[in-house]
Amino acid sequence: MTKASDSSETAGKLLAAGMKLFGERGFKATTTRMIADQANSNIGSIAYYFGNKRNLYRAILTHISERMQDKFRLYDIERRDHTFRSPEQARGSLKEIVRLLVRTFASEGEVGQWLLLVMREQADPSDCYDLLYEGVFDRVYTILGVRIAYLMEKSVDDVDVVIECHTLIGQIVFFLVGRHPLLRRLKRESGFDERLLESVEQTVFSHLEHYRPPT
Amino acid sequence: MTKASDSSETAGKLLAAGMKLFGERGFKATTTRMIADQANSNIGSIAYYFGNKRNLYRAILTHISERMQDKFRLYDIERRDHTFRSPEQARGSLKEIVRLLVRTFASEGEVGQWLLLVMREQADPSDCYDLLYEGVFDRVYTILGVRIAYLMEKSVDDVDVVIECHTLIGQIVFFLVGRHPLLRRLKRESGFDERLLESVEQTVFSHLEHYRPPT
DNA sequence: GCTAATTAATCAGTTGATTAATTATGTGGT
DNA sequence: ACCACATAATTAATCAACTGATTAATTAGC
Repeated sequence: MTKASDSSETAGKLLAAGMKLFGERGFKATTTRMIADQANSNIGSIAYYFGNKRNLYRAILTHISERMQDKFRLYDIERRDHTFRSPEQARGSLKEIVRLLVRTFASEGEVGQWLLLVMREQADPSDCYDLLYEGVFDRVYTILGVRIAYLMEKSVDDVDVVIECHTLIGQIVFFLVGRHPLLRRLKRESGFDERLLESVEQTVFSHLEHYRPPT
Repeated sequence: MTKASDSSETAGKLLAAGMKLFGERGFKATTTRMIADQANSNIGSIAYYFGNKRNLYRAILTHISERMQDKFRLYDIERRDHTFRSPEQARGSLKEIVRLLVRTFASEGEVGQWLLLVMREQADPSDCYDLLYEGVFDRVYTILGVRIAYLMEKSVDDVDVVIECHTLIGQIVFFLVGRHPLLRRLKRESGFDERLLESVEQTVFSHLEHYRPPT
């Protein structure tokens, strides 16, 4: 029972292994044996802790959803005052958030791996999609939306505002999804270094300047 | 022998079936049986015409690469004069191209299906990736690049220009990859209607206005 | 000795690939 | 015009390998 430390460690290793492998290869292409091997565990453990492969996947997506909420500080940001004093302030807040998103999406390694999994869910949703939509996507749309809406002097639900949000998210997300052609075009073998990251940031920032009231 | 009409019809049906299924479900999750069924053909026919599943996949990506080049009129556009007379002209040319890209990516049905396949290759490339990179990606980057470079008064190879290209492509691509959260946010069950499509177009257009010489 | 945890062996079902048998098609000789 | 005949195309049956899942046996902790 106090082996709970050990046991949950095995469950945790399975979770981590699945996160990595599902992210790299998708659900179908990842076998339970791979996950067990990666976690230095046994196939049977998956059934023991999670019931079956799908349940493990669900547990992983739940976990990812929570880690994204944490990583993007959704709760923090949502708690803040939504009444902005000036366009400069709203734009500054937007920049801060965008900066965090860009850095996260352009970063390689673990985060990039499971963000790819999230992108897969977005491209063709499984029954776990709502976990991500309600836990992350919708909230990010709203957080960006209230700021963009203020700058454009429109409602958060205005179609144009939603489309601007989507366009902004697309810009950022594509630094993960489309990183291969970008790095190849830039003739970089290694990933994003700090200098490149700053250029990316500045470019995305420059697009924020276009949010203005209708003339 | 003159059954070539019939035979190539079977090969064509396998190609079309694979395009649809691989696009919807990815390589691994699509079985040869599904493809044969979808094509109203037999498993053996895949080996007969293409050797094996991977070769069929390769053939499909080759086909898609060609259809994309055609759909995006890459050859037409590349033949045009690359020396622009005025920012207005360059921006106009850019708008025309962007319009075509937006319409294609936002469209549902067949095109959307195999574009998803292309996105999958971009996210984690297989040995067929070069087919797409050299046949399409790189050329699109260049086509957009020369125009953006002119507007920014920088070189096509300038890092900032490449990043602007990437950002622009990301905006457009995300109307395919991220269409689910967008449509859900907009509370639309059906896909993109003409009104929405025009809003999308206008939003992306507005971002083109930001390409300006450094101050 | 009781329960939690881990393991290796085994299950039935599915996978891509291959085979041999069958059917269709067009060719050339008379 | 007719009939072998070779080739092209299709089919169902079969293969070994692998899949997720389950089992019974084993080990470890209290």
